[in-house]
Amino acid sequence: MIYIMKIYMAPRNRTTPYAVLGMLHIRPMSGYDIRKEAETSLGYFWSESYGQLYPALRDLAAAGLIRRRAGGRTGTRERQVYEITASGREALALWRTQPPRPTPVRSELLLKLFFGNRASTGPELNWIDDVLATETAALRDFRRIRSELRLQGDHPSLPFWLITLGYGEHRSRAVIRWCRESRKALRAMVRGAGRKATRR
Amino acid sequence: MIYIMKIYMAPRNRTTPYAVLGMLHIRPMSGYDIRKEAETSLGYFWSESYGQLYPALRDLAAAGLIRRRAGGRTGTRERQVYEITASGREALALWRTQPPRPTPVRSELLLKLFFGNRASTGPELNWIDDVLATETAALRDFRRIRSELRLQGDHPSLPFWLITLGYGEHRSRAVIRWCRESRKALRAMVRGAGRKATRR
DNA sequence: CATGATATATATCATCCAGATATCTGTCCA
DNA sequence: TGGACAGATATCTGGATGATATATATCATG
Repeated sequence: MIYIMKIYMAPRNRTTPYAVLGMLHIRPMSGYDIRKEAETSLGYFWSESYGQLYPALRDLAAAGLIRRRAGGRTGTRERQVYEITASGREALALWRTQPPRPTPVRSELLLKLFFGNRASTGPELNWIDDVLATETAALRDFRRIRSELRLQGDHPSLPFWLITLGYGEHRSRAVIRWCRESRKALRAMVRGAGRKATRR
Repeated sequence: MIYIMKIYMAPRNRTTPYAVLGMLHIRPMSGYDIRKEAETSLGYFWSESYGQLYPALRDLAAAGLIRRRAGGRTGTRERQVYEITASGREALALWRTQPPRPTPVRSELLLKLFFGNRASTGPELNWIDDVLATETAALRDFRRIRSELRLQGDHPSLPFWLITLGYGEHRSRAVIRWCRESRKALRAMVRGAGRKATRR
């Protein structure tokens, strides 16, 4: 029997280099800057870890997609600033046309809630209060970012920035609604359990 | 100078074994069943890959937290069904009291949108239409699940299942709203570019 | 009834990725 | 003067994904 071996060279995710390329497309940055950016403005939909970042910068520079240059000492120590090259822009543009791959979800909070039991309610309410606080703060940030973007005039990426920002806003509002709803449900459940306990 | 070495034995995430334990707490299952469950009913907030699943089952069985037994041939091939043990239940209960760790977000869709440019709009509308279709289908599923849960009477975990389900519903509705809004924005942008192009 | 597509089922391996850790310098402030 | 802290670069371990391999049984289809 004849069979065909599919060799297709494992098209792994490998998104980190493109994320880096995209960040450097906006403006030249150091590794530290990229991380900062991912923590603050992109944090609600993208995260980068050092363990991926620095190797990616090295590899991209070796491939000629970015260029390393001394960035002067803005503060304390010699900065290594990277800027995107023409071929880097090409690679980014090509990647941008490929459909995005869905990233798996893993919410430990929801998993722990899912395994919850009426008989042994514990710190669930606190967890939900924490989420509520986080998302409320996020919503404040989004409002600030939105007004900053409005003032900034029209960058060619502005419509897309507003779209991603909109995602964050919709998401946060939904989570806040869920928190309030779930708090009610949890409190009702605890009261129910209490009543049963006293009636006994 | 005297300094203290923090050795704290890398409290890595290691959530897979507990996810498995939790699933087996609900009912005895095979590895395949767990994966199926994660793909369908838990899919909107939790995912498991085979690469973690089978080693976790082996390790948990070796540690005595679960027990392996022959599950008869339900269909095609000998099934290896696992059930949770008393010490497994204890481990699960302990883990459940620990606060959940936040899991990093990485949405390739939003990243690609963020790097978008007014000058070169491409397949973004299609991506958003895909999301819209997915979330609409998810919402239908949630409705079905909700009515199934209502019929099922009162399992001690029911209130928690409704809470996680509520999360999925709120989230899907928010994403759907975002899709509609973003489609409008994208179409307006393309029209704007078109007008500029014809005016030239 | 051969053929192939598909579902059930278990398992491994190559990468990819997160987070902990290490190290160093300058600034602020008590 | 000394410590806390922020800016900065980097590495390593171990956890997680997804592709792949291997089998068997079922079911539609010509």
